Amino acid sequence: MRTGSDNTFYVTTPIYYVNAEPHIGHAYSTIVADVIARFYRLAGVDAFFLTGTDEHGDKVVEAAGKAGETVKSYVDRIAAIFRETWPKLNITNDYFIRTTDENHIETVREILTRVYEKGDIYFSEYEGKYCVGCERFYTETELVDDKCPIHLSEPKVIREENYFFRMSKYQGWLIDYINKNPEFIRPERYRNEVLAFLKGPLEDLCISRPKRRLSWGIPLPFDDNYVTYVWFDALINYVSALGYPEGERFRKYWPAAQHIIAKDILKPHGIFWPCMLKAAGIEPYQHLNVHGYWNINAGKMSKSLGNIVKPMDLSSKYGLDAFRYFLLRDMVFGLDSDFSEEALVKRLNSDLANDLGNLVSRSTTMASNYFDGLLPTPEALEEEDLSVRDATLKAIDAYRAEMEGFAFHKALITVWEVISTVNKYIDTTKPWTLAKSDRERLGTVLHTITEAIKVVSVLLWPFMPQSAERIQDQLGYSRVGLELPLEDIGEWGKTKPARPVSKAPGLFPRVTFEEEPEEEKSGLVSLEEFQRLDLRVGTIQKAEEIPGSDKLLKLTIDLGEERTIVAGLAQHYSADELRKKQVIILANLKPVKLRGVESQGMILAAEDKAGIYLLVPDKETKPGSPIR
RNA sequence: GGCGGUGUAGCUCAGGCGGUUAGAGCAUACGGCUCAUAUCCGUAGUGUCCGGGGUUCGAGUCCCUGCACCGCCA
Repeated sequence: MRTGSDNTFYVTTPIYYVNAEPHIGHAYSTIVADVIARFYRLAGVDAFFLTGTDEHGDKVVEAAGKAGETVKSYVDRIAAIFRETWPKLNITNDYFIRTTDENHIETVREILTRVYEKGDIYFSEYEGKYCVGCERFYTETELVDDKCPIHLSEPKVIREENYFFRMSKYQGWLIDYINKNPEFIRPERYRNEVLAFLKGPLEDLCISRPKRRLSWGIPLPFDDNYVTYVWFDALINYVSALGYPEGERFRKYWPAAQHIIAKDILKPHGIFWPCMLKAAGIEPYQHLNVHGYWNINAGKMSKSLGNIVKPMDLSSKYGLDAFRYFLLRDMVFGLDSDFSEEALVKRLNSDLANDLGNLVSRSTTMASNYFDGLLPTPEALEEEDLSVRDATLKAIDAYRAEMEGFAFHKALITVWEVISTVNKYIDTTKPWTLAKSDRERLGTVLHTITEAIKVVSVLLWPFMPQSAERIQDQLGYSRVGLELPLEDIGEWGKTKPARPVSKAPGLFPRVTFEEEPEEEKSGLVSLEEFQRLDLRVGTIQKAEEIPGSDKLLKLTIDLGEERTIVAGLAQHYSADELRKKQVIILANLKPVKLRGVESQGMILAAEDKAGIYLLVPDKETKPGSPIR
């Protein structure tokens, strides 16, 4: 078990940016962190679990402006929403950090000073193309036609002076470090991605913004005209929360640090952060654990009612533990998964209600009916009892290994193998028959069953703490949850219940998933559904080929407003043919980026074997006119 | 365009270093039990292991190539 020398463990979630409220992605990262923290605590390790909010930067200033609030009151409000969300998901973080906290600000300035004094931060002027609309610089390759791909306007060439972190200096060290520590970034695919990126030259990192452009940030300790920009502020939360440099917590927990992130912030965590730590003279973290995205498959939700189910709401609809279980069971850590209410209900019914819930129910009922809940300690175990015992104890080790490797779905599979073994055992031993013939044997069998369920409840506690504790309570244990640790279940029958086993209402009632409305199944579309499509006439202003693509054309279209649409027309129409042509546009299609260009709609065309043909208005029509 | 990944039963996925009739769960069908949340247990399947070549006595597993999807980079 990879822990600090003091038998410690430290896990972090990303700090969440406060320009939006919590969603499924935040919930997943945080629940994963909670599960792993609970697991280590259950294993007797001193675990520290950190989460928090990232509150500086121009996006926050902008969001506050839109909300008509001062920046300070805005960040306070959103941070509070995050802080109040986690207890509802039974999250047991030990600390909640905000980048606007005084101690964080001090630590950032402390580290900046160190790195600056070491000579790894320098001042430099650079010239770049700056889009006023985006408030950012663009590199040549990002520009399309020398224009900002979002605003379609020519960026201004401006000169700016800023501070840079000499990250390039640490490239060789980092490559070497990752190669020597193959589990530094895991799963492997993300390690490979980082290494691939590091094959090219690593550029220095711009770490400041002039105050006149951004005032909502931490002032640089060595130049009051500048504030720290993004990563040199945000990443440092992981050590400032521990009281770096002097803090006892830092000394104790940092050697066992593990980060949990989603794949979108791989580069800052896999590259910037280790280099920053190295420059500041801090040991690298132990593991960076990278997970994928939940794809919300709207197609599986009830569209016709227009009420797309929000994943967070499912927690209250089906129960928190079912929600936590589903998230950890259905996602292979590291890969993307599809989220659907239907899949959740399936898991709830088959795994939780049928397998686990029913097992607890039938077992506690029998213990209660045949022995008033007081099971005798068995004299001798027979072959079939021993095999249940051995399989159960063996599962503990497999479970531990999978948990340490962040393979949560596999850890849960091993638990369900035990559940299945016990269900089979009940069917072969037939306690209801033994009840009429052999009370002693009956006692042994029921003891074996409840003992195995106890182990299951302990293994499930990190995932479903409430349900696990209810099971332990039903089995008659006065010590539940953390008081019934992993250590206590390694020896069969070691911990004994303090009270009789009791019957209780079903842990996980079965639920029925409402069928899709009939009209949806019939394939027919309601008028309301059709009217959701924003179809309009547009005039093609410009058609340009997209380098590197033989199918796509970039079209600039007058729809009353100007739109960019990327269409796969190049093999059917030349750019010249398209110019000035009027076409029918689906204007509220979700934008997608194709070949680096954002396409903000779709052009309608008919298709047969010979080719495709644009739909055009019969007569000249004013651009932007709706289709009815 | 470069690099990497993925493609296995209707669905979701397992399948270190190549080795007998390719697996699990869900879903389906049939049978059994009745302690239990109409639950549980058993049986039955179906797969051109993306296509095409090659190495080998033998390849889902290695090599080459094509296709599809995804990611990173440019």
